[in-house]
Amino acid sequence: MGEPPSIELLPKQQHLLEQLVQAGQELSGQDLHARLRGTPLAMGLATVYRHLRQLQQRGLVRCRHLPSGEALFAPTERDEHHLTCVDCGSTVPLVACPMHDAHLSPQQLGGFQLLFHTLEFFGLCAECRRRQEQG
Amino acid sequence: MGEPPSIELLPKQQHLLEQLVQAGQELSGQDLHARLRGTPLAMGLATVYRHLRQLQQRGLVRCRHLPSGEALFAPTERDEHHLTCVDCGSTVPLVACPMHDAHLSPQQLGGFQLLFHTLEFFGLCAECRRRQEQG
DNA sequence: ATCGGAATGAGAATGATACTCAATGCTGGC
DNA sequence: GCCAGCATTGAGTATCATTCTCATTCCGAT
Repeated sequence: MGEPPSIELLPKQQHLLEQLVQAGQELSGQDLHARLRGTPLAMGLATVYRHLRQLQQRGLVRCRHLPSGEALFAPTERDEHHLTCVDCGSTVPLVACPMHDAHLSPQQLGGFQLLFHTLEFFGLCAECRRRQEQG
Repeated sequence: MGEPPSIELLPKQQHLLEQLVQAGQELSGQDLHARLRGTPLAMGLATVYRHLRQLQQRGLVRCRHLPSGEALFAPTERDEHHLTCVDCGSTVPLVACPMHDAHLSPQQLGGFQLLFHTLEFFGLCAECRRRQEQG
């Protein structure tokens, strides 16, 4: 159902993707750059971002933005989403994606080829709620 | 079911919220600032961002980030989400939110008080797909 | 070897957002 | 009325992630 895109991946792109998979958590561009420094496959910041964008355009990587503006990347194969506190910014992962079986109608898609989605919930965490009530 | 928060809104916060509602579309902080310039309720950029953040923390406004990094704001009362092309960045609104009746279990919430969510789909728009195949 | 295009990186540019701090506005107490 | 104290505001500046520039390096094909 589509040619394996890995054939077309550059070694550094492949490596970035592996890092994200192995990390088991979301990483920012800066994280990846720092994590690779000193290794044989180290690469400049510009290259990290370039490849992350390309991986995104192939649907292999998704990214979400924290309220701080920082972008976090994760492989799309990990269908994990988050709960983020609008006050302290802490985020906790959801164990299951509530969207996993919801689909868009062809009419809604209008010719779009779907690659991935991001679903984020925002609210107040227990701690910030307590602080607001008592503070 | 919760005290009306509008009582606590500052006039400028109220006005920003009204602008977002009346605009009928998402606006960036810069958009809002420009749109208000010259009017009796004009305000500085810093104030715009300050109030947008506070409106977000009250769950009255949601924001999403374009691939460009620009943040767009919309009132949460408008439960509208988008399809975004990872190539050209164009976005089209979805007529209905596929999440509108999906709920998170209390266990998943873990004390979070849910304020709003963002759900974004990413893929390739028809035009970019055509261009890639033929280009 | 040599050519040409793709890939790369160092550093600068960009641009949205956050911060600083002095000025202003407002409210309650007297 | 008037003042003290505090919240609100804005102009300018700082920050910082990301993108751009462009000269260099790498690599495959001839």
